[in-house]
Amino acid sequence: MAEANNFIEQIIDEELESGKVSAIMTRFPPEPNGYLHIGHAKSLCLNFGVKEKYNGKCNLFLDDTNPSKEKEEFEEAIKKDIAWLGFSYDRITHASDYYEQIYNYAEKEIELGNAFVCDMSPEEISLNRGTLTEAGKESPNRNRSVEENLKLFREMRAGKYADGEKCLRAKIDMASPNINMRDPVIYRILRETHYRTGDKWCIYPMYDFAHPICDYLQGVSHSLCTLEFEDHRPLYDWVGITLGFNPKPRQIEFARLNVTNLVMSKRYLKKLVEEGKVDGWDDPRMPTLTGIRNRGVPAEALKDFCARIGISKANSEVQISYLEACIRENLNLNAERAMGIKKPLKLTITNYEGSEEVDFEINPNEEEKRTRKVAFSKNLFIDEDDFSLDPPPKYYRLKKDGYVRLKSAYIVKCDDVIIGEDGKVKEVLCSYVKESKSGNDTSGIKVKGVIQWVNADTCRDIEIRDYGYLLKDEEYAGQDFSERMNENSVMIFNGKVEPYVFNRQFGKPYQLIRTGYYKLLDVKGKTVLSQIVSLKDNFNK
RNA sequence: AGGGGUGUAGCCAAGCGGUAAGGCACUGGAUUUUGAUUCCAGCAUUCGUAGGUUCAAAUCCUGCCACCCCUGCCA
Repeated sequence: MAEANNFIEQIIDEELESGKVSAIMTRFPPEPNGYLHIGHAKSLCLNFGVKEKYNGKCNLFLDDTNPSKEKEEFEEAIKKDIAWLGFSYDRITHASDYYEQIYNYAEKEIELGNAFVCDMSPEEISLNRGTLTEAGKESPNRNRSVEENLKLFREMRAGKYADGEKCLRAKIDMASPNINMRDPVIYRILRETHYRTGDKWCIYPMYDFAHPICDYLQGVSHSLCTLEFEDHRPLYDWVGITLGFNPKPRQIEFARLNVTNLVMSKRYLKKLVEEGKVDGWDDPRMPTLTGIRNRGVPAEALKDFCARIGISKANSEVQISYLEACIRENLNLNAERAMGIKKPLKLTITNYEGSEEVDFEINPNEEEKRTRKVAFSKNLFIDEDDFSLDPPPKYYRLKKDGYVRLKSAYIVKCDDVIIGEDGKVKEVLCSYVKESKSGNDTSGIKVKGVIQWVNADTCRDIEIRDYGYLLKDEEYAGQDFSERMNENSVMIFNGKVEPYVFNRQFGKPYQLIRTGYYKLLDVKGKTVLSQIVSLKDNFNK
């Protein structure tokens, strides 16, 4: 057996060794009330990771016990996102698939004297729950007979009472220091149409009661959830013990994922979508899985990220640079390259006539290197930032009387500069070194700088949007995120749509591999090409 | 305040009584037709803190401190 990847696998290893468990099964349990985000990816990787490691099982379990929040749309989106990540579950299950059985278990609890129908209103229950330091007060209905409880509970199911008029409570301990154990409500009356069961039910089990039952019924051995459920574990166990589950699933908690500056709360994401601040749940700026996919982030990169940050119980916040590093690493290995410039500056090669095609390497990392033909002529554009009239020390790019290589083509020397009326450089006049052609350079000239270029005769304009993330800061609550969008800029590409990936900052290294972060639009006529391009995607087009 | 948790570098995170893995970030240097990549080197005498046990403590014990979660008929 391979070494445990985290403390959960360590626990499982021990249980396996002691014979406490034999078959391993997990479940990924989202509530279908929103789209999955990066945080869910961590849970997905954990649950499916355990399944794969122990040759076990893992279901997709939709926790739909609150019909007022849940929708078919979300369930479908969840399935798509999981498919994108490449995980395959053994079964799709829903809490609603087990409503009848959960109901029967509730009756069993009543018969066992472990549950009672309470007549108090939600407000009264809250008032009598006590505080963190004081015990709560017992409900006057706490000692009803089994027969009466059974009758009342059946009447609840039959629709005899209004919403909130009665509820079923577990009879545990109103003096427990753990507030979750102070006779928690386990069934409530709720007249709400459920997206799967319609109006069949008017009572619904609470998470705390339904979850351990559903886990047990599915054969889940380890129920992995986030830290905030630690206080619920005694209740989870109470249900399993009182109902005699054997083997009883074990709940283990781990820390949820936080990423610096990323808004990860479903509530805010939902608000952004509803208020039209973003184009939808799949807007590339959203930290949702569908959004991040639209950015061009490869699923493998996200999974790699999840594997690298690990699983622990310490509350933590991972720097976004870690996520970016995983994406960059993947893209660097797999993404196609292309040349492009953001701020066009005309460059004319005065001693070059005619045209030819040069070979451009598509991906320097691939074993069998492919190349793409790029038309070369005397009329080119280079980026404004690649030329300097007044170069700082160690400036490797083009300057007056300086040499530079046009990537995949020739070495050129800047002979002259045409200054426009505004005093800015309007055009650069160069001469090329004929023997320096890329691939068989016999010129003997060594240049430090290599710059990109596009052919002015064949290139086309493309508008590009550099998607930032939806950032949060210390006061992100209620903030207008639309101000956070990055500005558009014009990019010129060589011929076809060749998304490029760069983000050049003066004096800083090229950041060539930030591809997939751009949505290309056709400037002319504002036609949306509507492709969110990553170099990898482009490769397939 | 009662209960439940967590504290190892700027950020994640291994470690489980034998003398602090790894990654991100960062800093040097080499290679480079992307100032990228790649490569090589550096980066915690110390594990929240104060004591104790031990030949030996990040690991065991005790006290203290800090942070997170819990008073929905949400999950």
